[in-house]
Amino acid sequence: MKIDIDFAPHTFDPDVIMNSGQVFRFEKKENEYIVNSGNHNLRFTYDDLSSQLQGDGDDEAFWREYFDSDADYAMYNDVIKKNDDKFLKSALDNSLGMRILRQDLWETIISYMISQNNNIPKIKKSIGILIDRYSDADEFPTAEALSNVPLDELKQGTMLGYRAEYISEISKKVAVGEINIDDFKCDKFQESYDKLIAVKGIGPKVANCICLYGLHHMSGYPIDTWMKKIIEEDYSNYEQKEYMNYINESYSGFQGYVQQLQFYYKRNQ
DNA sequence: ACCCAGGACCCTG
DNA sequence: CAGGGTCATGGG
Repeated sequence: MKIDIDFAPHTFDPDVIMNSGQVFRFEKKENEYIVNSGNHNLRFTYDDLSSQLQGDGDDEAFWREYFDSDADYAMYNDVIKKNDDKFLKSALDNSLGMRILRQDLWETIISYMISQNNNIPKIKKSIGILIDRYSDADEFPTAEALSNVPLDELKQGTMLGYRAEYISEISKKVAVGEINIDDFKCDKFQESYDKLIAVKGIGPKVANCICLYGLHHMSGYPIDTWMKKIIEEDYSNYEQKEYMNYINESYSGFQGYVQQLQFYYKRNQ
């Protein structure tokens, strides 16, 4: 079906979002963007002048939500511009149009379990292989499908390494109902975080990513090797704990957006 | 050959 | 609770 979404001016840039490291199934082919999330699909073009997305997809409600189209990112930007943070302001200038996507929860869980101690191109390859092998078309493999794969097969040719065991384990638990991923959908970040981190293979960083990209807890603030580098090099006047206090006090309710701007900017410098 | 990548686990002190 | 070794894998 035909899907049109309007954005406020300068609050949506698919190239920025696609390359921001928050999503692994968002690509560009000949001026057209192709996005998949869970079992949903969309292909679209975007006109910067009219700020309008025009596409063809399966579920308009899902995709409006996916792009967080109701949120007011201009308001977040105003707060950032008023603060005296040179690095963050530069980050904003260089990543205008960033948004935090609301991605399929199961896919987000598995994707970020794969992401640990890994790099983005290889994460994408592993995910692509799982889809090719264990699902139809461009749908993300279900827990049931993954739970039926023998562990040695799951390790073979997927580049998953030791992470295959984590994926196999959570898939089996979800398939038999021992884990219901809807239970991760809590009102507060901390409640979701505590439940996620109890799962084997999900630590602090991955839990933050799942909270942010899969549950849209905007106070999530994932700290990976790049963010550590930023804190060391660009906020050297802070200890890490003081730095986190600064972030939480200054950008309460949209820390995850701030982190995404910083991460994208640092990686593209 | 080392070092790194959107780290987590497990054991020690 | 903090620190360090270990865990697969491909690319630089």
